[in-house]
Amino acid sequence: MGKGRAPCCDKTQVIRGPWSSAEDLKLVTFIQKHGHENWRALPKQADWRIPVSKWEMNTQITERVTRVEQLKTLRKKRVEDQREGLLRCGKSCRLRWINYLRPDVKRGSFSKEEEDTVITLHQTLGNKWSKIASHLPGRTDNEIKNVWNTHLKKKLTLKDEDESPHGDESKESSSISSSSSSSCTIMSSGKRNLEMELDHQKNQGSSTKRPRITENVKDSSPREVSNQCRPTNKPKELSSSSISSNNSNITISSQVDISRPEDDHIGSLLNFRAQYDVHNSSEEVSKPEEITAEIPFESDYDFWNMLDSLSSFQSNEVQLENAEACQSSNFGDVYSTGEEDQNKKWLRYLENELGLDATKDENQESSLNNASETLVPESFQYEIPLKPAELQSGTIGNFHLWPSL
DNA sequence: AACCGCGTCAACCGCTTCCTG
DNA sequence: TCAGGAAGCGGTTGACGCGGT
Repeated sequence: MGKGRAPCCDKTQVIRGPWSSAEDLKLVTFIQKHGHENWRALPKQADWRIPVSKWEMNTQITERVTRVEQLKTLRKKRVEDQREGLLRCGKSCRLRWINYLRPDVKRGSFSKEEEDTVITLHQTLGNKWSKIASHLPGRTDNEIKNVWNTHLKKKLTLKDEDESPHGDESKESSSISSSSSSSCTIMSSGKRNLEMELDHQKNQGSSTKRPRITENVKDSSPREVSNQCRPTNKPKELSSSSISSNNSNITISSQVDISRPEDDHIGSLLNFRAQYDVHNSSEEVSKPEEITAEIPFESDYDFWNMLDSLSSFQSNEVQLENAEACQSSNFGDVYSTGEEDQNKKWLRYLENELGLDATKDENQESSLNNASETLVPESFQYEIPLKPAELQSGTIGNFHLWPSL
């Protein structure tokens, strides 16, 4: 051998372990906008897309400077950020996205129906978790694998012991893959047919690609998946968000755990995304549509010109209200009023964690003798929700939203 | 209160499969 | 056709939380 495969990344140069909210945000924001055509290249590209924050602005305001100088500094910092990127292995990004951040990932416990499906499919397919997952919308192979190893395996073992109290029989069914109530021989005879049937079902779609987890979903016929999750052992506040998946035309109700900030901030992001998906249900995940205004890196005369004509923009208050209303309207479809409050709480949490805390900045601002008020166009301090038409063109008026990559 | 054992699950590792030039 | 690279997949690990002692 000697010539082993090159490592996918320099492990000393990447962060490992649990993902932070900020990293999640970077990843989701990037994938929402640009998809994930190249996982390896993604981390390096993912950093600069975080919306310009009030905090970021204010930390640079140590004295009253001209707004141009300020923005020049900011732009310089952005370029530095771009170099830094998301310090994660591409593989890790992919995994995080597929198993956790994807909009159609269903959170929460498996329903009885889902468990039965897993058991049935496992009898047929064995440990082909991705294949099993392709028949359970919203469930990932990793999740199914975990559930199998932690719950279903034991469940079936106990069931076997109950149904076959005699030693000989229990020995026969000791193999989990053949341990369900139906016999192994029946399964082996019917296995190929069922497998072929399952493959056939998958191949009904137009895609000719091999059945990978994302494509499987894509290939599936449109269907509604209801929230059938049983209450979890540890009661969590769950909210269901009806998301038309970008991966498919499937309307999937994904569950987002409000009590967990990581879940919730993603939920809010994805709700943002879902807003436009309603109108663009055929969009691929690799071409997401929701877009936020950003500060361009390059010398963009349109941008600088626009700075001078900011008066045509809405006031920052109105802007913020609109942004919140935009989110609220998304949440409003699925959240109760109380849950909206929680979302706001979460947004505060997220802002705080990411250093975007507006409240904190308000104080800072006053302490800075209102310097930023005149210096920083607050229209840039929040993501600016755009109309689909603007998204299509990538411009607002003469302002080009996207710097060329 | 401290410790321990166990369950859960996100993330990692390394192999396999597929794609592309 | 083949080799190299990238994505996908399945097994495994380890951190964390919880309940029992």
